[in-house]
Amino acid sequence: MNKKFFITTPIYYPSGKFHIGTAYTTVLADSIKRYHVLKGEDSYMLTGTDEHGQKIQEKAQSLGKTPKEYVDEMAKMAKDLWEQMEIQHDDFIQTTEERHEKIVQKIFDKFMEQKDIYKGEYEGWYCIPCETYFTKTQLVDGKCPDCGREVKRMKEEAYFFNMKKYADRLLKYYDEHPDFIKPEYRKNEMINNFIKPGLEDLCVTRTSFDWGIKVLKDPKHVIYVWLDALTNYLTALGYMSQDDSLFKKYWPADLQVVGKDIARFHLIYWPIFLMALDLPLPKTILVHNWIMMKDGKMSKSKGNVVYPEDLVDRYGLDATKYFLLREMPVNQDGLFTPEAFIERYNFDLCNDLSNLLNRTVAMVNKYFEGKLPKYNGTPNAVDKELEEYANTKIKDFEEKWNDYQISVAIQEIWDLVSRTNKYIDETSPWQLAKENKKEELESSMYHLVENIRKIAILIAPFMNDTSKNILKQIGIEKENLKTWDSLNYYDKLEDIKVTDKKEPIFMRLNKEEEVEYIKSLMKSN
RNA sequence: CGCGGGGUGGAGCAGUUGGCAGCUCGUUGGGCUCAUAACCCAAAGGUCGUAAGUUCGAGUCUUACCCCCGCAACCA
Repeated sequence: MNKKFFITTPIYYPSGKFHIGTAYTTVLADSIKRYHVLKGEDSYMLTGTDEHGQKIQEKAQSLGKTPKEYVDEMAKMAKDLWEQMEIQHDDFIQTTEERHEKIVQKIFDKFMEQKDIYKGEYEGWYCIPCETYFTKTQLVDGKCPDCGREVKRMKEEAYFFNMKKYADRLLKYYDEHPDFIKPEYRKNEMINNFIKPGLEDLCVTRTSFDWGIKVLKDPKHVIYVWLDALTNYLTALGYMSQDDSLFKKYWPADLQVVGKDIARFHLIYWPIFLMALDLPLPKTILVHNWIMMKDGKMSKSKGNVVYPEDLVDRYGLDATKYFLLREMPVNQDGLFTPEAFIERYNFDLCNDLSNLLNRTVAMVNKYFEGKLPKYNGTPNAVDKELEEYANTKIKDFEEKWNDYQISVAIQEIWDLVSRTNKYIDETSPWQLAKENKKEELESSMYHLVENIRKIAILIAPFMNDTSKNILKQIGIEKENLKTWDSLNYYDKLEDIKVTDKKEPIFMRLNKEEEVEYIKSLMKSN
């Protein structure tokens, strides 16, 4: 029986085109999933769209569409984008689907019966033209942050979830499960800012708009965002439905990836909902930070928005994914600059990786007519050291990756790339050829190809096409030489014929031109 | 005194339990010719935010202060 791995992304709010940050979250989750697939685990990935709420209703109206028409179009847009980015999600849930709505109503009723939800009054600062409540801290100079007009203190009937009841249990859970929240400082943020001062009950219904799931026994209320959105992780697996086999198989989630903007909802309300349902909590919730631009947050008004498909179209999928995962530290904000993007492309992908492959293939062709010699031990002084280095780096990679320090893990791979480039200079194969040192020359070629094979396997979770391309070029055809387990040995390559065609996997870009290009994209967005 | 994170060579960052300050890019010089003006080596460049303290010894611990950035409850 294989180990299972269930991973989720947030369901995204489709109020507009997805920007690079949304793509980052999804690529991160997808790469982690692919890693577990590669390790032979029974992996399942869920993503989707969060389609209710007032803003969607308004947006649809402004476009002359029904909300459902609008969200279906947006869901299609999302699916197309994920297809273009080769995201291997196993399910895509829309919160307007029946399978979701029906169960949310059931859950709501269950909470009512348990007295976790009670009827009360929601009070806040209301902007009448915007039809929106704001909290005191959201107000700008005591006025509406959206339109700048006066707000009024208003009340409406609403249902609340009794969060206080679970606060102690939540704290205890945090304490006993150190892996529950990553990075750890997010946990402290939650404790200090929300739990310790006293959790407020969460308002879970609204009457001021109706684009939402109706409360069955009180239909003028619609279920408000978070109770609706968060439960997607359960309803998508068939929880409380006639067929809950997926739920039984995959719940609890092994990893839930979320952005820092929705940390609070996933780190406090979500576990409490699960406790109220008497369900196990996810093993880890990974809160990643944001991709920032030089002038701060990405926003249309600043003209600094980057869309993922633009980068994919021009630079390819693998380069885009590589940049996102390599450059964004997960536990800190990352910086996107056109310069950094092009430099990573040129240095890491062209100069280091692609060039290593090229020079190796060229030498195997030149000295052995493309046929890779068999493993003959470690006749060069550095051979053994190189083998040990590779083994260490593979171990380091796994350690960091398993701890979701993705960018650090990727750097471990590039350390190996650099070490392998250096190995060429250390053994100077052209010298060995001149001096007719056949044994050493054979070993040098073998070690190079073997390291490249390992590198190709290591990058497979996030650079699948490149990985395949490299393996093809170095003549690795047998499936058992492409597996994760095959990273464990060093001496098994036999009857290998490398390509005789020169096919660089990445070509150097003209930095000035491409920086200009990306900048022009940002301005036009 | 709200809570938290951070201030390290020109830029961006690592620095686990205190023990000669590292990495990538940039700069300068050199090497090599298998490869994409690539690759490899070396050098220059930091009183590790400020001040005081603990210690044989502190970027790493303590205290105070300065600066930057997150979070601060129903907006996804």
